[in-house]
Amino acid sequence: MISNAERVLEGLRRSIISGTLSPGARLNESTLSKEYGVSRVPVREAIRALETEGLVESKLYSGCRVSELPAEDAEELFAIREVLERSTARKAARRRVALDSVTEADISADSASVRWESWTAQREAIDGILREGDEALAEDRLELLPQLNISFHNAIAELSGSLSLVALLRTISSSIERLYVADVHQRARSSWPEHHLIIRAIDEGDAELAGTSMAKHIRRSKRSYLRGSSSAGA
Amino acid sequence: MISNAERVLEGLRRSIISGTLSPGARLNESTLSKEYGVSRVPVREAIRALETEGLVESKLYSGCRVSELPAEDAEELFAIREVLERSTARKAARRRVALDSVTEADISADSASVRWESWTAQREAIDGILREGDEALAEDRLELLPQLNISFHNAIAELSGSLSLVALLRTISSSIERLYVADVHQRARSSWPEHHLIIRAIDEGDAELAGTSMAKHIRRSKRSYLRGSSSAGA
DNA sequence: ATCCAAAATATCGTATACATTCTTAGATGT
DNA sequence: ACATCTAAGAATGTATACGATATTTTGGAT
Repeated sequence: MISNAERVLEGLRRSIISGTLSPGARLNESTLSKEYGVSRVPVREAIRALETEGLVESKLYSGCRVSELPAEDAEELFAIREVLERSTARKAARRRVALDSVTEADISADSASVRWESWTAQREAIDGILREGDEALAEDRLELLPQLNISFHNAIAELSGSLSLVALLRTISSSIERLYVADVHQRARSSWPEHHLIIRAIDEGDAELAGTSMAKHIRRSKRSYLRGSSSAGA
Repeated sequence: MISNAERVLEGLRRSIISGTLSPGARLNESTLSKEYGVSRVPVREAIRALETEGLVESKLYSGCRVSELPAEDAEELFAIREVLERSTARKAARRRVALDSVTEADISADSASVRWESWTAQREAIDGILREGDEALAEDRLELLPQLNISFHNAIAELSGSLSLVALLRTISSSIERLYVADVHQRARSSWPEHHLIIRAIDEGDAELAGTSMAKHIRRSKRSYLRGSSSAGA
């Protein structure tokens, strides 16, 4: 169960990332309330979250606008994301090892078993994402991949168990996804299979391999984006 | 002029960073409303923002708790911050150069002059921060420096003109500041003067020097924290 | 015709009131 | 005594109503 505020948040985030809401577009609270069939309160909460993510700017008594595309920041954003996601992958792998030893030691301990439950649930969720992505790829339904891609990387971050890293990834992903939403479809075909390498390294508890696999993955993504935008002139 | 929501947000953020609100502490909306003398709506907005920053966790119909300290993530967070702030410093210096050439070319252009106004205003704000910090240092009022430190780094990010980088810095600063709020006082004495080097490089438009100065600054900060926490056992 | 000023409007910020859900204390039965 | 179930209370989620501010429009003066 999720709240109306979250529903509105996710809807608006997708609209901004996909470009349905262009940079500079104004967000009218009353209009959005009617569109989503909710009152203004959850709309305002969603806008506050978007503001913290850097997707919109708001001025007191003057409403709220979609922020400009961070086109000039592509290099920097990818560099930061590489460091960040190397960390999440490494931590996820390390946590896998740690849970293993704990479980062997004392299964009875309450907190330990709870952690294990949480791990397996999140781990299974990733399998679901990978399966969906594989199917989408096989059936050539590439339009499904961008969202699945975000879900995968976010799931790895959650697997790391670090709320701070999850928050950072959400913020930076929002910005980066806006940049290459256009050519992400074609890129997805070649990049999606790399996800399997990353999750395998995590399963094996190989923190270094998990980290370097993720970093390579991000660097390829960056090169693909920079190549596409330069040829497209954007 | 700032809204009540922002006032509450800043207040709660400071309380969490300073440890007045300990990890696991529950945030009761009604109580906070009375404390800050506002209604529940702005309180809820502030909580949403804190959630996006990763400082609190909230569950539907079950309220909201201060998140755990990201002690294990110190290494990762500093690594990310180093890359991030190297970027903000470099971009700030580059923007300085760009504005210079624009101003020489055509002062009359409206957008250009507006940008210049914005730059000088932000730039002067930094001088104010530096002056306050210098005074606090001279008068040995070290308790003022943590907040000034955050303000300085945030101001540099705003000088870079990139909303995405500002958002990222805010998120990561919140996490990092929580970690070494304790020994930040003694560290501030040695680290504060380094700020002058960074802003000088930006003024001279030397992007590389600005970037490396900032990166060094962050690395020193990291070493100081890691040394302090290991000796203190926290 | 252009520019300035003041009123009207639209939009945001806030407060109050209601609905839904979780939590907890107490009762009850075994 | 312990566990379980139930019901009252508290807290969150949401909707509506009101007040404050910015923006726009309109009228008049230069």
